Amino acid sequence: MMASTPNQSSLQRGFAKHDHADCIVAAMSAVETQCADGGLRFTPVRRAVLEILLREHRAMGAYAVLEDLSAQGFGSQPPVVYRALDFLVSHGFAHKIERLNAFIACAAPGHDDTPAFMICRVCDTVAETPSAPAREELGRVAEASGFVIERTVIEAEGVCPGCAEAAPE
Amino acid sequence: MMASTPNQSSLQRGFAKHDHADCIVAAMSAVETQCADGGLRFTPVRRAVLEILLREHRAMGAYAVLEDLSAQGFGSQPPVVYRALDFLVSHGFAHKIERLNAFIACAAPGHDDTPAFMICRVCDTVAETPSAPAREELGRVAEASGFVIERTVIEAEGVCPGCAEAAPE
DNA sequence: CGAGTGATTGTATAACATAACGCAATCCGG
DNA sequence: CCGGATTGCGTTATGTTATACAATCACTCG
Repeated sequence: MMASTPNQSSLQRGFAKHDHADCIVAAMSAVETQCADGGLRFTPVRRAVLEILLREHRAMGAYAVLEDLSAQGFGSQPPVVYRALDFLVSHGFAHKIERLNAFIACAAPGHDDTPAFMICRVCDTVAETPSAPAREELGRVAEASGFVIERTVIEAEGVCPGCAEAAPE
Repeated sequence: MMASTPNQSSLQRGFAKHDHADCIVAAMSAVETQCADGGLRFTPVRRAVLEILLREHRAMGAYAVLEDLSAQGFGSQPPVVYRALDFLVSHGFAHKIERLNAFIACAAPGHDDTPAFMICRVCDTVAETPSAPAREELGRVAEASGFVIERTVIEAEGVCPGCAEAAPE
């Protein structure tokens, strides 16, 4: 049967299709604004890397990004891309998917610095979802043992709706 | 002899000290039993790798394990250790800490195949903790979007009780 | 015995990541 | 505008993590 929630398109952070050109423009401008406000230098390399990640809209290895980047005339050595990725990740404009050793543009800059991710093992699509509830649960356990949590990685691996339909186990 | 120990140790899964020799023996024998029951081949290499992980009692890179392993006269090439680690991880006898690209022996074989971890960034100690509650929360969100979760990585990074006390920020 | 299965090993290479250096652009107080 | 401080960029080199591929060994089942 149909799923219950036909939800808002512009905030879509799941696996549904969306207007891609629009989502790129929106994300770029959101990041631009945040950089301006925060006195951060949104340099050409950083901008290019973010654009690459947004355009692909999936987790990319650093070297895949680098390939694109150098094709655009930027430096072609690993440190170039790693520095840009560090900048983007540390300011919440992109995320590192630890499970894949790969990077993805943030789907909603400014909303949640450390979301949870759902990774489709078939098509490698990665969807972002709020992680606050799960983090709270974990925080309770940690607190009891005296552990101070600074950051939590939450990554679910499985099969996305599209792939489950296409190739039912 | 010193063999007699308060049994606080056998259930310890946090940061507290414990009887290490006892915990190694207990874990090895638990794994041995499970392999026998399940028809799994607990070969010398696999046994040696698990022993190394248990002895160190912290997350180790594959190449650190390999060094120990080859010092014991086993093969000294990466695939040797990766195969053994794959076996241990896939059967729940060890875990991969994605955040560190490192491996650690399971603290409670048979109890929870995919626990959550608390990683101390100061001393690199890793504690295992049940993750069921947090996974449930996430499962609810995933279900709503049609994503089928097969495995969830939950890794909290922070400061353990011991280190927080030693160097309070 | 002989075929099949699964483990072990080794070679080679792929993929991911950082150290260290010097130059260039940018920022900022004077 | 000038000059120093800071930050980013490009490059060389290297370190670390992981897998593809193929040959060999050992055990089991028919």
